[in-house]
Amino acid sequence: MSEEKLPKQSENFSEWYNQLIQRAELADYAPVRGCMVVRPYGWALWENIQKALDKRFKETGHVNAAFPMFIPMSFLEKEKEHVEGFSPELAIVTIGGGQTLEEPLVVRPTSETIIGHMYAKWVKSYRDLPILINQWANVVRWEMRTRMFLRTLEFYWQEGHTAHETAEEAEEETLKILNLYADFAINEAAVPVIPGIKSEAEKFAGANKSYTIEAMMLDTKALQSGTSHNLGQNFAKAFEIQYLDRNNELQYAWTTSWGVSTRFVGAIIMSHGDDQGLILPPRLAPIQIVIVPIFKNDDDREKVMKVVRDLEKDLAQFRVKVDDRDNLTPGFKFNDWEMRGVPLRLELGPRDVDNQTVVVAQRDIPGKSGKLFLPMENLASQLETILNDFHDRLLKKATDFRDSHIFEPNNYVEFQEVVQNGWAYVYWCGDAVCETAIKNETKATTRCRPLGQEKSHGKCIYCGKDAEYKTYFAKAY
RNA sequence: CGGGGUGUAGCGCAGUUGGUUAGCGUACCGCGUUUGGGACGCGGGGGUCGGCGGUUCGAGUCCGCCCACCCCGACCA
Repeated sequence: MSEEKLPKQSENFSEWYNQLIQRAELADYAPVRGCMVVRPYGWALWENIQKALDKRFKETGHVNAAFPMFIPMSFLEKEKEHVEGFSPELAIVTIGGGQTLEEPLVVRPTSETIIGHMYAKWVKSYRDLPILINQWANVVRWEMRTRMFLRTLEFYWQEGHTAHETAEEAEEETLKILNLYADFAINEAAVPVIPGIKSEAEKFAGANKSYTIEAMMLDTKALQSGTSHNLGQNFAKAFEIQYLDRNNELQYAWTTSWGVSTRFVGAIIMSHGDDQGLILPPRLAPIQIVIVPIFKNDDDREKVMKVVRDLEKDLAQFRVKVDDRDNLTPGFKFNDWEMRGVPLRLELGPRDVDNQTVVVAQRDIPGKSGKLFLPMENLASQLETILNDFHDRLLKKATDFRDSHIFEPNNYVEFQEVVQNGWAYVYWCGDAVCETAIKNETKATTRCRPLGQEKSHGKCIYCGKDAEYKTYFAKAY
């Protein structure tokens, strides 16, 4: 339960974030540095994220499976860029059952290698393709600096791994998933994301191309919220995923991988929250509607609670919670549920019972102005509309915020200015030298080159050479 | 791994030049009154003062070493 007020978001964003997570009981610090315990409320949110994604995966022909958490060290070493990218952050098991292991086992930082190994066994013919497998799993990356949900040593995610007959199919899959992610983010989480392609420097270790959905947090920093990689034949060659094609010729398969993690919980917190606490998107909120009964004496209590229980049944289509804790005042409960981000709160007291009405407070509109006074009749269908409108408002608000913090500076001096409090959308020549220089001088990194951008002509914001595409630059988590 | 900081009740903190029984707010438990925007009274439980060692008649306080965590930098879903 919470006490007192949170730090103000505008004054100390990161402290606001840290405290909110603990106070809202999303997660707590584990006794191991950099690890978190996801508490029931946080996990319920993650479960709703899982459901929304899993449904989309299944609809597009994917199936779930589970691969081991331990990977032989030698597997990691088979793909050169992959091992270079991940070796600094590996947790490695060298002892098992009291015996020194003959070969150290890596705790998976991601599963391309072990899945590649298995695919090599399973794929013999073009008839075995495509393979479209996803797994829900935990992975470990030994990060130096950690933050709740955004970067922890262990995190939970889904990782899809597919193998295809042709380069075109693999690219199509990569983009299909990217769009699936964007659809999820926008329509479930009300997080407006920009789908795009990563620069060479920012792409996944071992990928030919990495795509990303980038979201702007309320402190204007960017958060990579999901990634989809076209791995080309890199892993197929490393693990010998080969098949006989339609002409009876041996070919390497084309593979992809893609993931969304518990980091997305952080994206939700930092996309919608305010000084009062969380604001959860209705379609993912563990509790969509909380009912707070109000009464002064036992007679009123009986009268009110009867209606509340009936109401709870009528609203079975929603995720409803009745706050019947009788040691707390309504005022306290209002603040408590607001901090936890429940989209709608129904206040129901003796007056409402007499009038056959209910007060509906909308979390995203503070104070009395957000309160609706509705008749009980047909309440469920009214609430459905209200929740949909709520989602639309959240999305619009987040989109407006983002768009008002994207700038198109005309020169590098302006660029340096705008990336201090926003994103810059500028021509970039594509040279890693410029990218690195910009990063060193401003802390801003390339986020993505958005999909669907027409080729045009401009000058690189840094070096002034010809450039064909614009790229987003921002400080990022 | 470099720079800075903090470790005292679940959380937030106070604790004087070393001095008796370690304190406050909040949370928690009990009883009663309360309840339409963070209620109140009375009574209670809860601490190896981060760890180890040293100085001292006496250490939360002084000294040394170690550990943990946080913030800032180089890597990252």
